[in-house]
Amino acid sequence: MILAVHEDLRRRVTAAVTGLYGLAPADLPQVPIAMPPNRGLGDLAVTVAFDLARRLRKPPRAVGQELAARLGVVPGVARVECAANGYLNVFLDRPAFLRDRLSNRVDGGGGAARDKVIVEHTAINPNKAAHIGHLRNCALGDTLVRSLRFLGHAVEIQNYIDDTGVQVADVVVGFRHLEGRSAADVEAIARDTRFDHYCWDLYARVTGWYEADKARLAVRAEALHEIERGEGESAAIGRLVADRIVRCHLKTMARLNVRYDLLTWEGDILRLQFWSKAFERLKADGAVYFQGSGRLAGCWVMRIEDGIAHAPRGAEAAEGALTREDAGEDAEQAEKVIVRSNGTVTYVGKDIAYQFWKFGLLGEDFHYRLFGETGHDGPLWATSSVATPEEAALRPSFGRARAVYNVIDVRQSYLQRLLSQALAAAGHPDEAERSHHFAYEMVALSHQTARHLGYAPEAEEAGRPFVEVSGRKGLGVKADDLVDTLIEKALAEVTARHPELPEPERRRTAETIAVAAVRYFMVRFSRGKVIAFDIDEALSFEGESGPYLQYSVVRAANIFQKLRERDGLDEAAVLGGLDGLAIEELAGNDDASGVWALVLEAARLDEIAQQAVRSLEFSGLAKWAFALAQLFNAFYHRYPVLNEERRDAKLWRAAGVAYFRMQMTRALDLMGIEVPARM
RNA sequence: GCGCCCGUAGCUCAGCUGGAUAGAGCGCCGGACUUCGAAUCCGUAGGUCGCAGGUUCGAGUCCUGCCGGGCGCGCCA
Repeated sequence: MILAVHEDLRRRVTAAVTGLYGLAPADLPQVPIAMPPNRGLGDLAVTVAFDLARRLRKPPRAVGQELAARLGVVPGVARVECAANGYLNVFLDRPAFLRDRLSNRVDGGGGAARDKVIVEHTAINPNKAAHIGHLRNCALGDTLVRSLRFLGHAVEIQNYIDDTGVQVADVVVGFRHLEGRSAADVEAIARDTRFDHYCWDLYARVTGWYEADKARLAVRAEALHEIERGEGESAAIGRLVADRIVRCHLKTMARLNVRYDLLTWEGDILRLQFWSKAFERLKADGAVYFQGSGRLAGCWVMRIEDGIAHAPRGAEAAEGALTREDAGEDAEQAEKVIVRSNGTVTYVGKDIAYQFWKFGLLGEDFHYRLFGETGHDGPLWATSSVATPEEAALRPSFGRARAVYNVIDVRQSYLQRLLSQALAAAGHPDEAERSHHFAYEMVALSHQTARHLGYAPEAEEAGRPFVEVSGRKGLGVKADDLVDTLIEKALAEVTARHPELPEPERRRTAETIAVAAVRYFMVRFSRGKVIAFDIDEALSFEGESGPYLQYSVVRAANIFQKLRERDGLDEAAVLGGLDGLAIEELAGNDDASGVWALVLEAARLDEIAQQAVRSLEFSGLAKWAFALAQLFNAFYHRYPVLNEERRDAKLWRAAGVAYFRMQMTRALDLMGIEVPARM
């Protein structure tokens, strides 16, 4: 793809700079590579002359001209020109470029084995059905996973299961006190209903039950204690609920092409006493200390480093540090309680222990059991508190990652920063640095959709642009319901277009279209923006949508289908026929729809994926794929392939179509979207 | 009170570590199916990039201060 070209060019430009100006390696400027606004100006642009001009006290243009001359002949490059303002414009050897991409001679990217990274995503409380907010999490998380793998990383996908929290306890309360059920009853319900949907409603009823009489919250506290101790009917129902709901979630996610390698159960972290181990380490390293007096007397606390992410620069830094030092009274506030004065550990404690384990810094490990479902890349494992025969036989290896990505919404930023600080304070600054919080904003409902769901907005929400989703109130759109609705709509479309196809095939096609619609929708917005979910917008198959992207690939595939039927040409034959062909077709500068514009843009997939991972911003990947599909559709209308008389033009166009198809299929795969045979 | 995020066309949003003339989708208006399938394409209209300063060859992008909105900050989970 294109990154190899960038790297080669960057190396040569750097060598030219060194040779011309004798700069020390430390003084060498970055060599940014951009794309000129149109193909007439060039295929790639190097802007290093601007940076150098300042240091060398020369006009950018003079520097650019010297560099261009010094570069000489570059393999794969037709020529390099210096524009009047100092841009170094690079014109690629177009025929060679396309032939090389098609024959995969230069697509070794991703071959080199890199370090293992852990991505944790989804983490839905196992007490109710998944909703659209959870879809944003797993769509982003899974796209991150796929992009990391595409870039050559080994990735372990974890899904954290909070089986011991209040949310499960609430549903237990619902079953026992509202419905008078036994564990056996619950097991039967789980078998005979859509259990997660059943619990969705039950959970909302329990919330109402508490609201009617706050004293009933004591019932919850009691259930929670029973669950923690692991004894009695409540604990049995709690285990049942968590297990069955997790299995429901896995089914929902599998529909969306989302899978995992390991389910980490909070209960195991508690039972295996990961926290006490982590606590010993933190004490030994001085990361936490005992507070003997004051407001927090009797607690073990961790100092909170304020402003780690936004350290003031330059002259103001000293000032800022001073004012912080002076604020002696605030120092006490900048401490986070880790162990309460009564000796119990706070919520962050187990998260710290888990994060240490992910980096292999805990000195303890889980036991493991097979969960009985298919994982991302082999069987799906779950943590266990006790040894199992399967772990003895298969010896799974989890944890010990070099980098960790926690995909979790922005409201958890404070906690996630604490995790990173705990690592740094315990003497692991590198791990702290590689501890990434992939934060994203919430999914709310548009007013129209909220009304459609029969929800009357409360007074304080009337003026806002959106309505908050509330699992406790049962307000929201269930993931399964959304997907079901999309499938039915897509099925109607497919049936209208292909009435001759058998029903199972039409349905299968509709399913891939529905998945494309949801997943693209969840990725297309910047992660820092609240999505006001609008059902009609999400259901759209036109314009900027997943199905639009799929359709472009289907068209490309159709061209080759017809090429085979009419001319006996397949992709290998097209590639083989390119040698010695006239190259006028590639020489044009039609940015909006020409073959060359299409090929060059398609080649940028690796560059785009790398940028997305670096910034954790996958809307860029989505937008790029959409723009590429637009480019193809425009090309499709303007430049016929099958009916083109001139053999050279026909073959170059076919080659461009083949490359587009290859790259767009890969891009869609990064977003977990498949391409149907027809649509 | 402190911290983080957001503010770009009527609506919903892109704009990559500062780069060449600010772009899409939806909606509006007008065109293109006897053609590789119209889930498509082409065209028109629509902008003081929240406001004001600053940094420099160059700012939607960086800095400062305001304005407006969202979220977070407990010995809770």
